[in-house]
Amino acid sequence: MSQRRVTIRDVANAAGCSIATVSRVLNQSGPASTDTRDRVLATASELGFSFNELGRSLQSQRSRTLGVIVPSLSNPVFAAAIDGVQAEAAAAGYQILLACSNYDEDAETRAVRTLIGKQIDGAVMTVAAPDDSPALAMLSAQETPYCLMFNQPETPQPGVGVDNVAASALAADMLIKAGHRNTAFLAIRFAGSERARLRHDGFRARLGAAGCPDPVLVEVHDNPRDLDARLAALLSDHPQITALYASNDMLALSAMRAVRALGLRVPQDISLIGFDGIAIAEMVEPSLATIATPCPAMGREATARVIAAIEQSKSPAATMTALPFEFRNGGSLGLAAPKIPASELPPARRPAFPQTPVTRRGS
Amino acid sequence: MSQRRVTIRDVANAAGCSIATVSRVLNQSGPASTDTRDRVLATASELGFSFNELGRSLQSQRSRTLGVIVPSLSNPVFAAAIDGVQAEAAAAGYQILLACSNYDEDAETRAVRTLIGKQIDGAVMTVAAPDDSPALAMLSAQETPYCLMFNQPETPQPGVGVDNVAASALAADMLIKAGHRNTAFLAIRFAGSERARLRHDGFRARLGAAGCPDPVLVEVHDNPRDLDARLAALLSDHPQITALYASNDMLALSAMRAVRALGLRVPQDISLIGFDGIAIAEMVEPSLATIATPCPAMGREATARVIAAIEQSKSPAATMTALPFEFRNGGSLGLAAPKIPASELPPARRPAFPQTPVTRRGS
DNA sequence: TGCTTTTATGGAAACGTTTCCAGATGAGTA
DNA sequence: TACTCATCTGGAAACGTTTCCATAAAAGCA
Repeated sequence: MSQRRVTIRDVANAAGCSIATVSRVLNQSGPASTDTRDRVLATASELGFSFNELGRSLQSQRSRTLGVIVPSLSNPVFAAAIDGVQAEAAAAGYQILLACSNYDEDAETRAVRTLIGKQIDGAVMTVAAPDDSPALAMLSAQETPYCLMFNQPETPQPGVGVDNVAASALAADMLIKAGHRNTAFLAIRFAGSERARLRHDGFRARLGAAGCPDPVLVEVHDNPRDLDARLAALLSDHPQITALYASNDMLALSAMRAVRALGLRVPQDISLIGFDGIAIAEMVEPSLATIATPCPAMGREATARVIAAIEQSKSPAATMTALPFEFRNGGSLGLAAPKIPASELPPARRPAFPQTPVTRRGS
Repeated sequence: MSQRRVTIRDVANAAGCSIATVSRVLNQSGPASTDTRDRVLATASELGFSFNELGRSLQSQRSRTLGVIVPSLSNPVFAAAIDGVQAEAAAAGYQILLACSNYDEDAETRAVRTLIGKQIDGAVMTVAAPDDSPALAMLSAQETPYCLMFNQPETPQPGVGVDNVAASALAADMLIKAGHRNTAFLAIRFAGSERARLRHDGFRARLGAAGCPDPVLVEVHDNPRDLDARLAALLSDHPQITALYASNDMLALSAMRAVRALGLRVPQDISLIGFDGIAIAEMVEPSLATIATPCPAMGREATARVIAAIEQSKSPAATMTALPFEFRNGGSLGLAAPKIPASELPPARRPAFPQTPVTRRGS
């Protein structure tokens, strides 16, 4: 029934040589006569032998495994980043061990502990609080190289991300250009995410520099029902508000729905800008104006840095690689007042498909 | 510099006992005097000892690791399923090793080979062709338990999914109820996905039973530009078509955009039904009518079955667990002709938020 | 007290590898 | 022929565990 897996010893016996020889042949790590070489190769494939990487890793002190920890998989930004991590890792012959923290620092720490137990060679992760993270401390103590994604710590740490402050300044610029002055900043998990905070700060600073009032800060929690209520309150308390900047695209899309549920139109009544540049942002109507960031590249770059560190057996430089971002215009951003020509804004991303006049009943 | 990790032997030396004793104490797997017990526990935590799971797995022939292979991470259905897998696995003390096949069977096979090398205890996966999959054959040969997700093979195999034929019949029913007769089926990767084929078949069968003409089959490829062209051709070749059924939500959303790019309205000119029930389907305007399937539950259930099989050391039953699906109405489905009262359709999923009359300039 | 039984403990083998070292064989050179 | 020197090969230790087995000490019982 339960056939024992075939080991290097089985191959050695069948080929009539020692396991040392089999190892040398299969790894091409030492001399072997053409005769035994052929014999070993033949019996190995005949028996369907493949290495037990557990034994290998134990001996070589290298698991060729990377730990990946993200807050969640339901936000497409993390899925996209993992895609990048996965691709880069696979290309370099590494596998990835995935864990989700659900935005919970304890879960994060537990995950790191487990992954260290599994002897990961390195880690790529997005943490709740990069500046004071027990999880990162554990990795450092183990001298396991890691690289952050998305995070933007204050203390120098290895990471790949975007400059959230500058990106949000750009968002502010675009709103100001379109004539908006009274805005709100929509944040989710504001307390537990330095990104949301930095995006807020950058946004607020640029607005202030332009003489606009501070954005009203609206914190929502996971519950979308919560968002509807908050938005209703916001808009009746501050009827002068014409635009919302959301700390991420998922939230922006929820906001778009909520705004409509209030009987208002996007962008005629309320303009909307998101953050991240997820794919669906381009597919909705109106399309979502957003700060587009290269998520898969973030995963790839972070992974590349970790792997490089592993192979040179030193930890990655404690510096943040800032990836480029861009403002991607969309139909959700409208003019508050026709102060500047619309032509100064980048064109909305809509497929330039020839609008073939298809004849339809009733249209 | 590179401090050797602390092993059970270090603990034994520091505590003045043998490694066997340390193992027994730490695993609570044998007797120990309270005296040594305390001493071992103390030194272990003092030295910051934690097990090397590689050594453990090698010895116990159990890695407590599950392989997960999905076609892609950019489709939220797989991300959602992995979320379920991850949660269930973590709860049972298993880690997951993730790989993406990019809808490529060779990549799939390579991934399985690698994962087997890493001694996974089981696998949860969605494959390209479940009925003749080299990857699954390898797992069977190794007697590694696995369970499919989403797949609906013809041959009996362990799996968790939905009945795509029945689900698509339901979609057909809803369209028929709304007065549609002339439809098209939009498929992506039709050749490489038994799901798309089954959805088409179920849809077509039910339409036929109701005396409607066969749906026009439109195959698109990854390029969204392709979709625009196909749709334009479709609608001018078949001006009688009033509704589209897309083989998944992502495609349906692309179609919604494409339909609009053609200058047509959803649902007034073209109704649209998707498949999967991804979160953003509810957030777009109009919301997407779709066949909602429980993706995270699929991941959880498949994982639970694999883990159960592992712990009883037998392979999971070669049967498919069919999970419930439901039609989720949305604004993308309109009436083709007022033959039946709209009240017979389930209500569209829109937040029943009190439409507070917020006073706005110009609205 | 002398016996059996229980309770603690350590030695050593095993899991599947890699790699160091030493021995053996054969070819080349003096 | 005797020597060196590659080339090939196998034994054995090591990686970090668990667990079987044997031994030693303590406890129970007559």
